[in-house]
Amino acid sequence: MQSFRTHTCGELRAKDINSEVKLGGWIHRKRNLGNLCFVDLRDHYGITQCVFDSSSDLFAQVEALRPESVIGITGTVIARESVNKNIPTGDIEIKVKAIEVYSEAEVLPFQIAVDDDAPEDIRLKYRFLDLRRERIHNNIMLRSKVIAAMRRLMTEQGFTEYQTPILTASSPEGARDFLVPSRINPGKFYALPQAPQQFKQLLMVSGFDRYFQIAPCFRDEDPRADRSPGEFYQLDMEMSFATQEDVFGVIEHAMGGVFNEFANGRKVDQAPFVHIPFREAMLKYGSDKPDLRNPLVIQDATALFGNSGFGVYDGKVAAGEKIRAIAVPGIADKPRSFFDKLDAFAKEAGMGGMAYIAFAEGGAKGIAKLLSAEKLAEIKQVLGMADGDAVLMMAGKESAVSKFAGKVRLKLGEELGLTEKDAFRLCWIVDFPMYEENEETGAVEFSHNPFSMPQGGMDALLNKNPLDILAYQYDLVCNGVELASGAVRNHQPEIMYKAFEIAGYDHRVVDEKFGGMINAFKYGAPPHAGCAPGVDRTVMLLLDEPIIRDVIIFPLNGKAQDLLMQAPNTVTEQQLKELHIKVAADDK
RNA sequence: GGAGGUGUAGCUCAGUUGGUUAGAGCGCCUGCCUGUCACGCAGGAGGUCGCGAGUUCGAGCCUCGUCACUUCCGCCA
Repeated sequence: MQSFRTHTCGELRAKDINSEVKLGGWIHRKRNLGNLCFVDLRDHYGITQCVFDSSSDLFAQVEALRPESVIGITGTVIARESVNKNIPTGDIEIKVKAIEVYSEAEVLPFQIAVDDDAPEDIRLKYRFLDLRRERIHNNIMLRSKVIAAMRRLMTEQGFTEYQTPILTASSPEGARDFLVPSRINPGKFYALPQAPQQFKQLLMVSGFDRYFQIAPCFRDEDPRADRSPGEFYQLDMEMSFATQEDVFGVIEHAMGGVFNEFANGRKVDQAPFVHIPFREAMLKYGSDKPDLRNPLVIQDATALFGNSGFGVYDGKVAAGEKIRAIAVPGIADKPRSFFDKLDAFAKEAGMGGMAYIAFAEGGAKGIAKLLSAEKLAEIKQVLGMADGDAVLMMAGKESAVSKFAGKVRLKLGEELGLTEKDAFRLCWIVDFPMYEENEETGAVEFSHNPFSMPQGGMDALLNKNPLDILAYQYDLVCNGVELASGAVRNHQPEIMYKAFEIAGYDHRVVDEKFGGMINAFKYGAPPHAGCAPGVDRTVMLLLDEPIIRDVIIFPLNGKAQDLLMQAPNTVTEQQLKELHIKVAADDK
């Protein structure tokens, strides 16, 4: 059988003029001029213009074909009478001699050649059409290239890729599991891994030294724009005999490498990335994932109030609340309405309000009239302000006012156009607290990963206030997005038992729930540490895509349904019987 | 589980203070057109205004309920 094509639709150039060629592709667009018809033939590689003349008996045939029909054409490459500089093949066209129709398309539910925004449920139902559209097609291609780069950048650092199980055990901590019923073991369930956490640590205990995997992870939680329901992928890695700094070096090479490779002219922070302790991040940025493209910084202004003359804040400080201030250069002349809107924004968010002092030309505005000249001068000096600047202030309980100030910082950066464009600003957030206090019950709980090594080891667990103990736990953050989370692991059973004891789990419970891993640590476990950058989020950042579903080939919708394959779905009675499962009558 | 936003033609959207037969662009169908490249021109088909009640002489528009989609909060060791 003759082959389907001699070239792709993105390949032919002026040098190919006079060649006899055969192409296959989709009818992207058709321009019928009556006695002359142009067809843009599209495949994965590009678009080539094909021309049909009414003197040919092919004319009627091509006239009748709808867009997105798949055809093969044979013809001669000729120079165009009018060149199209917008496409790589724009110097040439194909004078068609023969046409073969492989597959006729019905009228489409949405257009492929036009970037119109069809509703997502229709796009997902017809995902195979959606994926033909240029933007989504390119997104998926970039995703593939990013994954290839991750593999290369890890392999060249001596890491080896291993596959860990998909059918595994439910883990008691963390997100809700996806469960899979066991046929052979009635009444028992596998869980899909939320991450290969325990397996990668076991690989270290098994002596493999440097592990990575483009790992599928499954969590049964509600979705967000940047959080796909069900499943996502991580560049999961772990290394033995490694410190926190060793992990940073590896990830900076891999992730820094990915950003440099695909930045496409945008600025990228070069390694080593800035380290910001968690508490400092919460104070200065009001978030543990600061967007460093935004130059504004939050300051603690609590010490400036107490007996300032501004009764509201003096009272709040006396009651133990904190004052946060954001000094913004050059906005003192903004109209009253600008500040009033911010005040309303604060009230809407459940804060008392937002006070401001604008050091304008005609004198200070805002709450300035309640403060002495000395106090105003002190505020200006302490917060590092100049004439023409204004400071926005808010008060509240520490955690609430910190987070709110973080929101205000982002809002101001955006609205005032201060946030840098076309840049990737990367940092490590370090020194996460090991424990936190449950605000309702007052109980001490793990604040992040219970398997992290406490800084100071056993000594810290025995002698420090649990809430003051820091962990070797870190996040990689880019442009306000949490890209990766990792830790130096706790590989010593005694420290593990003690760490869990502080969080209220006794010896027996730990053995019951994490027995597999704890047991392994009793037979010679190397110190080890790791990290897991998210693949989907990295691709989102590189593409500047706000919706995670647009970087996933076949994503689930917001209700965790696959509208194309119709999953989840009911199964036969026979299947249920084999699995020893009964479905409640209400749910059928 | 909670809060907000949206819902009008296959798609994107407009629709005035509640007032005649609900419009536009794209797509689809028909006709004309030999250098287009978002081809152009002319004509046509296509509507349970998400659904259900209510107010009114009269509802796409107002009220209530409900459903769907979506964003956020909760949740995400």
